[in-house]
Amino acid sequence: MMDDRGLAQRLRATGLRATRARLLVLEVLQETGPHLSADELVEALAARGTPLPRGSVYNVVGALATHGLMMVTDIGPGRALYELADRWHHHFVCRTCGLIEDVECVVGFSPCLDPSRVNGEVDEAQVIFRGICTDCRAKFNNE
Amino acid sequence: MMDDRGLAQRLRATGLRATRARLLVLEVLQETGPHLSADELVEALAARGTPLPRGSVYNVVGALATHGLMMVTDIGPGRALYELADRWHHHFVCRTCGLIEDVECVVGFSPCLDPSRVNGEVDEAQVIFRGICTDCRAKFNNE
DNA sequence: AACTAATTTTGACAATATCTAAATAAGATG
DNA sequence: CATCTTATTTAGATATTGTCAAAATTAGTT
Repeated sequence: MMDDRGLAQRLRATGLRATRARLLVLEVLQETGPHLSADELVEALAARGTPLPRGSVYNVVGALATHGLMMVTDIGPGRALYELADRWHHHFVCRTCGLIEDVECVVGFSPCLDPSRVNGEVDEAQVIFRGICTDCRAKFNNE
Repeated sequence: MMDDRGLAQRLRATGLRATRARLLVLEVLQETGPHLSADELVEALAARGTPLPRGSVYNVVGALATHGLMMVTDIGPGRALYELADRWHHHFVCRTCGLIEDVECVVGFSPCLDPSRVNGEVDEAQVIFRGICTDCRAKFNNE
């Protein structure tokens, strides 16, 4: 947990201005934990008494992601996850119920995989594991 | 390259009816190669003289993906890639220009990665490599 | 040739993300 | 601390992507 002063410093360290909107987004992400969609982020901000317009949220997450303070994970058509870029990790998605679970990265830093031959420089390897969660499996077996 | 007869057999083998729409989508994917978005698929079909409505395309790719004949890859917010499920592979995405490149999977079958501890059964591990392609790197260096 | 269930089609709709221009605020400077 | 410059936010319109329900059609079967 970082206070506003620390967050502001981190922002400036990456060349970004420490604006109210950015601090609010970082605070909410710290408080609520991982796995927020853009809309959940908007709702969480509102529920907290510090609302931000949707457009601003996209603005902020875009800037923060570009500067390495946040990670954006795509877990399926039209679903993006926004989270703090603290521990590098991956995700498991249940095909049946949509459950999303963090998966620890055995390497722990990025890029954690080294691709064979790529026409460029890789700085990140994001893995999505898909399958069926234990709950859905159990329900399925009982039918 | 498979002809219609072969494609139809593959469809029936998975329990799907061999319909015109499905054959058309499979044909286009064979002809154009990898990396088609849903809209590109629609355009390619139209350009070919065998148009299909958007809704049908989503219908078809959904069914084909569910039955393992196609793969759907999410490479960023609101961008999904539809391709034939022949060789299991991954993707490299350039953060700067959006270039997408296939990355051979060293394992070659799915799931190619075995996550530590997941609350379910994993049947697929999809990797997205991000970074900067050689072209963008070169441009950047010249400025 | 007729039948049945799967599939396609259409069109409306929902969800997600982007863009532009005007308003505002952050950080620098004197 | 007042001013200035520029990054950033904001609001609203708009684009993009994907989903849904009901009617029409078609594949495969008898």
